[in-house]
Amino acid sequence: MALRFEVRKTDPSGARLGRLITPHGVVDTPAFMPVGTAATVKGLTQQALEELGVQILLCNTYHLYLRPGHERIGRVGGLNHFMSWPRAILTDSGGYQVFSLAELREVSDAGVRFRSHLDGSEHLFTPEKAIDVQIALGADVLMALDECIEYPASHERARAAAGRTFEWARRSREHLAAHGSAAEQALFGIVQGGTYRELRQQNAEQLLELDFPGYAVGGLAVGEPHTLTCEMAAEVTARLPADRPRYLMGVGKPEDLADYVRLGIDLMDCVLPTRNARNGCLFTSQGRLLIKNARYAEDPRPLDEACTCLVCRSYSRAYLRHLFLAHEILAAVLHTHHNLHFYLDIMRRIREAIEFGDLAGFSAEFQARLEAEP
RNA sequence: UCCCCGGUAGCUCAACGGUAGAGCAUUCGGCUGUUAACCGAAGGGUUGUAGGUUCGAGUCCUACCCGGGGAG
Repeated sequence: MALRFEVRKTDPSGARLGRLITPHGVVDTPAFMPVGTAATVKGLTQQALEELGVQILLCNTYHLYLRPGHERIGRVGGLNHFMSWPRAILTDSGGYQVFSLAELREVSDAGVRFRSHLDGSEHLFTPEKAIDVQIALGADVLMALDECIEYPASHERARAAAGRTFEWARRSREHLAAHGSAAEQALFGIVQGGTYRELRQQNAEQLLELDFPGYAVGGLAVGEPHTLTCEMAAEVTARLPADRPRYLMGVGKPEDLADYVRLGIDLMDCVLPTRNARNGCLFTSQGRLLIKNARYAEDPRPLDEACTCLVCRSYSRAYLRHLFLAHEILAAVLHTHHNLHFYLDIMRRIREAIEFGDLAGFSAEFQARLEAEP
């Protein structure tokens, strides 16, 4: 088995403390996976990611297929070697691009026909193709191609997308098994169903029959209220086997991470810490800090006085604001470093809280600090 | 001293004689499996000055002021 998952402790809330054991090392869960779409977490070196304690990265099948090409990556030794990242990698299937590249694609039962956002060329992504690409990339965890829909979406549309996603999951699993890569690479199935409880339930139960080594909850955090995200995720996790990792795709805000963990989620990923960093939005224990605000022009304090990261130990808000307004590359580098440190620190403290049986205490303290006066 | 070109938002510049705009800058906001070092909103003008022509002038005419270039 490519992947082993051990639940070390389950909190009364439903939160799980665990270990995901991959061919490229152990991932302590619940874990946050930084997003490195094009085989890079924009602004950071792989060495910096290791130093930050990142144990698993998310990369994107569709983007790497287009550029530099999965076959090329395969020829030069696979994604880990190519990007010099020794730890675990999960590759997203391109399912999210079904949602985000809406004007550039056409979905059918066969698969998704994309027009490349780079050069306009046409490409057919089938579930099988997505697996082939991910086999070439060589990630530890593969995601089945799915259809992620917008919010709000009609029941009929959500039902159709969930059904298609299930059928694609079945084909993905078969294709991977036929290839024989299942020994090294673990495929996760994805539950869809929009914001409809019974669709989520049905889709989850259906997917269980395919017996995946891990399950993902997709199609959430696309604009619906947080409570609805939680409701849907809960609907799914309640039906998933306890001994398999659960991945809530594309979340979330710092203040929401513990909520998802309480629903029994083990893995999460989100572009917020990295993208917002580049756009000058810094996450701190006192809430969001928009570094371009004039009030920081001569502020000698670090971004977050409670933060121990390299950036907060060395640089003032005044300096970071200058770098950002001057469009200096270092602003993106330092901001990304800080935001990822912040996310990883939250996850570390959540794991400790589960271990010591005080997840509720952690959340209360966290919320109180976010609501405090900066 | 004369000739030519120019003077419009903080900056660089648009605007057939018909409601003065853009980019950047400034201020503020947004970003959830990255088409994103991105996107959006707001504030900001006696169009160098003073006259004139016209129903109506940033635009045409006159004088002056300022800047650049040329001639002597």
